[in-house]
Amino acid sequence: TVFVFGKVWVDSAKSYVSCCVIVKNIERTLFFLPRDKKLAPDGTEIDETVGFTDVYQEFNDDIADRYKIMKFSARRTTKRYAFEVEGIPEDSEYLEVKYSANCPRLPSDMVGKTFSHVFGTSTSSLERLLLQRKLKGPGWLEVKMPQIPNQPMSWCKLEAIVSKPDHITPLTEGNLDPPPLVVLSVSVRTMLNPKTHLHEVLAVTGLVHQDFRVDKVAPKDKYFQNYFCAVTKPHDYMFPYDFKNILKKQDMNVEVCGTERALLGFVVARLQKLDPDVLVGHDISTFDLDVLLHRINACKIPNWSRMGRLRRQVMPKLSFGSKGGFAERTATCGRLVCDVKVSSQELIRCKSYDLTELSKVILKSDRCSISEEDTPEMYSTSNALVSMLNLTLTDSLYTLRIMYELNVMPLALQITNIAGNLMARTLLGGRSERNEYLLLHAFDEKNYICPDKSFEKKQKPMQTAVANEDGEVNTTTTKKGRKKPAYSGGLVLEPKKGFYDKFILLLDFNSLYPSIIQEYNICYTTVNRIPPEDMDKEDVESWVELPDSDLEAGVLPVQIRKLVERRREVKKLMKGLNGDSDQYSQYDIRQKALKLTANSMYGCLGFSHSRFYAKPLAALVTSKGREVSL
DNA sequence: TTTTCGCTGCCCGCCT
RNA sequence: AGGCGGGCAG
Repeated sequence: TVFVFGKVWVDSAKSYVSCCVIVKNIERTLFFLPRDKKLAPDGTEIDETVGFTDVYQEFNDDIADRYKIMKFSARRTTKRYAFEVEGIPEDSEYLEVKYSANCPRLPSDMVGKTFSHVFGTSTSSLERLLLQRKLKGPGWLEVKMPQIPNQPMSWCKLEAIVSKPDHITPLTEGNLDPPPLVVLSVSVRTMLNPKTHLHEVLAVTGLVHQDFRVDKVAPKDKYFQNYFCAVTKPHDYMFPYDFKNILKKQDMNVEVCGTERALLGFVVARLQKLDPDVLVGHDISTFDLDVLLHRINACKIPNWSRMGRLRRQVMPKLSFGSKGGFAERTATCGRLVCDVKVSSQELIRCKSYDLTELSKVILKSDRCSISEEDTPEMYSTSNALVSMLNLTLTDSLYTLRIMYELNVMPLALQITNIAGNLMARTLLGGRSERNEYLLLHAFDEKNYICPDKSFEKKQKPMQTAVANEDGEVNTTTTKKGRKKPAYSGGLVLEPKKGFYDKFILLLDFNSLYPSIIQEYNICYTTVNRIPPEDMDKEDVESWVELPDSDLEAGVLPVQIRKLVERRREVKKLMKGLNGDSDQYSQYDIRQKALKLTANSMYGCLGFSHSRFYAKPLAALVTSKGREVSL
């Protein structure tokens, strides 16, 4: 089951409301590669060729029983393969087996008497849905035969169940505008409890934009329509005696809460009422949300799951200690979390990424910060406390404006539409997953079996070392910081020292690595990555081989060419447009997203944890880079 | 249901 | 030669 979150226009309400479509019956899909010859029970090959009925029978008689798969369907298909598992033919027939995702998954290393490999065991329902229905990022969907659930599973205003994935289809025509979004900018003020060494919540502020357009230029003056501000006090403190009077005098709308629990309850109620599509904050993804969730848990706030859009009773196990675990991320499920710290790190270069520095660089504003240690002191006078709240509100505003200024949301939307992943994940950073989805879509469309996600927990170095002669685990990683290089990279020439008083010519290649991939047709499908058997071990390290020049263009070069061409088209459309118009800024953002995506393609080749990791391809790219630079 | 979250090349420092 | 830490660059 996959939950799809979005918005729909409701005529009676004359507005867009949140909705959730629950997609049921997404089946597991496995591909069994038949052996040439059958295997005897003792593991030796016997001289008996394997037919599809043999594979079917082994699944039916043996595996289905063992893994309690009561119902399944099977058929023959042909699939292609071009990845790192050895001994898989480029083109082959497979037995495709589908069964309910409620039944257990098969081990990924399973082999049988009649088949040598099985693919697709670790594929998630989400991935199957996205690939099968060709969903590429946010967009309008047509939902057929929706049913109303007996009992709602989400907090959305509207909810529907569809009984199979085929009932949802992306609309490619019509060019409908995306819906307006409700954006909530949050800041949290905390203090460290000296006894428990836990952060506790003292104040939360929020600014709300009810009508944020991802397809328009960012708001230039009307940054928000509503706000809230809630404050409580540390246990052993009192509010200043005239605090409420001062608030009234200053006409500040502040919710004064006697306890942290009341404050958190207020915040959860606000979230429920506003039902924001986007939560934006600074360091929200690794700090604010964690603290909020831990305190909501500790204070046993009812309806905690209104932080997100899925109704849930028990809070998942929160990870203690370090930053954002799995449970913390799922808590806001159905809302997009935009962390301007994360986004800034991706989009701009500056000395530090704390809110003060970002405000200065991006907004040209001087931010006044209060450290966590100084926060309790602010309870000594009403004026101090009011100014603390004002500064917290100001932080919310700066955060929101930074998001506007950097076009974080429109850019994330474009990137997501290009790569075909989840927008919530685009916003969280982590570039490799975007590439992963781009390639998954591309290879899936070309009828390739994609590499399975490896789910290994820990490699046991003792065992593998014995079994595997000198099993070269090549990610020689240092504790933090950087790894040892896994392959050689770019060429750096010795500078010629001296004083240059004439002109200096600066040459810059236009995206060197993407160009090389296109030019030399470097792809999983084209490059031979198995070194000749008689080659020395040392030579194998640096061995690379270009594909034949007469091969048809590979998937990777074609994808990059598409990106480059689309970018060229967009840039052409931009000419002669008014630079301030919505249309122009939209094109400019799309143009940037296309460039970013093309340029990050190479990175994932050399990323050892990438699903599409292919060191030989990365090494080939850099080697050609060195060659053309000479 | 758990690990990670793009690549390499140059320079500097310390320790074994 | 290896380990650790830091900076910058593309």
